[in-house]
Amino acid sequence: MTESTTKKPRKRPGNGAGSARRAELLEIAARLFATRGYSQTTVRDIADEAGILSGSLYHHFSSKETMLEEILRGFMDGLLERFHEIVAGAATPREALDGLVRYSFTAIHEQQAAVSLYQNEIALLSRLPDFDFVEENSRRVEAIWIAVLEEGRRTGDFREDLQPALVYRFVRDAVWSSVRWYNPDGTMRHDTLAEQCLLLLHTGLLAG
Amino acid sequence: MTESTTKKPRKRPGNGAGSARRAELLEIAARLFATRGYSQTTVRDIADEAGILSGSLYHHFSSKETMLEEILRGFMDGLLERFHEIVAGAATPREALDGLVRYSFTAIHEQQAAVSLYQNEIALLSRLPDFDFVEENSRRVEAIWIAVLEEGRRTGDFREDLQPALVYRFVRDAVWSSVRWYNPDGTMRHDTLAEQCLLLLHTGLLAG
Amino acid sequence: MTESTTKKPRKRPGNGAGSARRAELLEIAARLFATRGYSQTTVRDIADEAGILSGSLYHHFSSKETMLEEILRGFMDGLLERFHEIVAGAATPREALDGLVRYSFTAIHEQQAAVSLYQNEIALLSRLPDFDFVEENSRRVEAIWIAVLEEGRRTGDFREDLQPALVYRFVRDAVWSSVRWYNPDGTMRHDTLAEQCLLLLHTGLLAG
Amino acid sequence: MTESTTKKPRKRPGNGAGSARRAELLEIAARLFATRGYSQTTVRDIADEAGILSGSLYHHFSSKETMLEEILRGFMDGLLERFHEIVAGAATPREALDGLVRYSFTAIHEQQAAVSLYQNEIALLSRLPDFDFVEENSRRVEAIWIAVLEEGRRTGDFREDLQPALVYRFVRDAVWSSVRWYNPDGTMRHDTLAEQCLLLLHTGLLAG
DNA sequence: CATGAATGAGGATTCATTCAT
DNA sequence: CATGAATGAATCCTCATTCAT
Repeated sequence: MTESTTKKPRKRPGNGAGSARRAELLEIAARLFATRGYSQTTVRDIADEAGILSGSLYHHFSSKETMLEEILRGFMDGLLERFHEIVAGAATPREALDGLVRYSFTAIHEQQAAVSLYQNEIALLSRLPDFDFVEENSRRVEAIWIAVLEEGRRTGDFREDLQPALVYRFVRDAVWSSVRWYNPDGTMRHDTLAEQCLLLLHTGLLAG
Repeated sequence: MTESTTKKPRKRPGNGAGSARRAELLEIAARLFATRGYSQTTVRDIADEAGILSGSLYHHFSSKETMLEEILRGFMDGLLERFHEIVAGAATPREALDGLVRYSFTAIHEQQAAVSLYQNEIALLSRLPDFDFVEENSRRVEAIWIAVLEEGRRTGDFREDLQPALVYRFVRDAVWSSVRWYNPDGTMRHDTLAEQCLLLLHTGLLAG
Repeated sequence: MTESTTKKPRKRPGNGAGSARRAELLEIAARLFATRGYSQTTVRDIADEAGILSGSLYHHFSSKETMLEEILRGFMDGLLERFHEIVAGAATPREALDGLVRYSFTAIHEQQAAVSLYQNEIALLSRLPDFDFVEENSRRVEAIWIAVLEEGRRTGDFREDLQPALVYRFVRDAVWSSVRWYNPDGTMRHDTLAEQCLLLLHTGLLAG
Repeated sequence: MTESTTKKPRKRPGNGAGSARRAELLEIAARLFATRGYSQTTVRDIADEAGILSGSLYHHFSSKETMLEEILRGFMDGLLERFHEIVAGAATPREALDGLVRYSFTAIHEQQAAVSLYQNEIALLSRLPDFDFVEENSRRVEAIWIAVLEEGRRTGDFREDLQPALVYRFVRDAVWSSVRWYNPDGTMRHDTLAEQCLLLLHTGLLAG
């Protein structure tokens, strides 16, 4: 129903998201998109990995773009929801902020492909129609973080000489960019990462 | 710099790097690469913008990849050199670090296209031969920053419970990612950005 | 009628031609073929309209082409038979011709889809094997009309300076082409059409 | 400038219609479109016939559809203009009508491919955007003919009991449909065809 | 320096058809 | 009877690149 083309609002089978095959294919696609980049990944790459012919993918998805959309939508909706819960369950702005940061690293750990995708393809996404939801979602996430930062400034938890909008951007980029170098199977654990990040964020690099 | 690929042992005319047309074309290419992404930019896009036919580009450059290489090499060589100077001229690790951060924002301001390119196309670049220089250069930059961070830890300027490798990555990503949202013509000036960044980096977000 | 193609020596279930579902499907197919053109109509279009999956169509018909064939054969056999009756029951060539024309408009009214199909897809049909019957049938129809026209010339009913073969073609095309613009549900009735056509055919456009 | 897609209003080279190669290719395309039908003709068919690769066609035309458009536009514009001249130069409605009919057969003779295309692909065309000009042009042609027919009725040259709109359609279809069976290289000449057609149109089939 | 014509290797997508369940 | 997953071939189109002029 979100199809905006005038031609064929014909839905593909198995759109109920219940198809196991569908989920498998999406996972493969997410991994490849994340690794090679969306436009460097061909539908044949995906199909090959799935052991089928490229044309057969179109039994499940109406286009390559649709796959990307579905992956991102799933990730972003979940993220937003979780962020809401975290903030709602936090007693103080500081607790809220820490929760947001910690969960971000968890998301990077657990959904590396989707995070990578989001991190790397924003430029592309902003030019695609049907992807307004990405920007919309980003705006909501930003609103959550900035609300926390401003609340903390009001309560005196956070410093007054730092602009929330800038802090948000610096923190966001520092945190999410780690998806590019973090290795889920390496020795550096994601919670260690979170703690180091929080240490730096809380009291800075300077000693004493 | 000899061509290492097996493909094109072909000479290009007027490659004295002094050609004004060449510089113009590179600038156009850099801007387009940065805006649309390298693989989303066609040689025709570049040629169109330059007012010539796509085939004519090959009078100046032997391939699209060559253009990318030249843009990046120019940027990275300059950056590395500047970083060296900054560290060499700094009295303390803290002064060095601040200088590195400040200059990074200056570079973002002055060479937005090249920075964007570097920021967005690393994934692609790592798979291309002929682009080892990028990784090599990145390694050297990293070495400079980490040396500063470690020195600061030794001198007691910087805290001991933060791992230099991680601090480097967090700071690097926070700083360079700003190229994605920084507007050189906007009201927010790049030196303001640098100061806010340093404020946060030095003593953190928490009040008191 | 045995299948003459080398392709599919395959039996289809419930082909007794009596199946109600079959008739339904054929009607849908005829309508779509007529509206969008045979090659612009996909088996999925037909299946969609019928509320089943495209693969399921193959329970009823061995191919898309088979559907076309069946539709056309039904129409053309009926038409030829009716033309025979009309001529046989006519007292004079003129009466025969008028009957042929009138019935043609009736057929257009009642079997618009099949007539459209025949009218629009002849070019395609002539290249398909298994569709010789169309040309064969066309030849027989032509023979009937031309016999009437020649007989009329002999009896002095029709003018001598008009070549029957040409008159047949002009009349045929004028009559059958009306399927493209005739609207069965509009205010212009098919018998009015027939009378106007006959008026023009009989004594021409010039006054007095 | 007529491109309605939002993507690339980039014009192809040689749009000046002056390219000889372009004209050659259009002629080949017209012939194939007319013979096999537009959608049955592949770009490779055209390229093969031209002795180039299919992709090379896109150096000259931005799409298969564009080729069709150009062919039709050229034909229809010329036709309309000629029709205007004919009517303007005719002393009486009858003379005008005869001129229109005669020229139509000439057009069929000289531009068989374009006429065929127009005759056979109207159904398709009406669904394509960018092809409104076809309907627009058809409306104008119809207006010309009907004006002549009505004028003739007023002057008493033509009968009063025939509706101009219907006469137009019958004549139009009888005339233009002949493109399907007329052979420019055969023994039946196009002017003979015109005379026979006019004979029938003027005073009808009935003797005396 | 630039044009204009062409190459050739893909790339996404469509679609009739098959077949196990 | 119908589903749902898949095939395989074809289709339109893109794009970096070459090269004679």
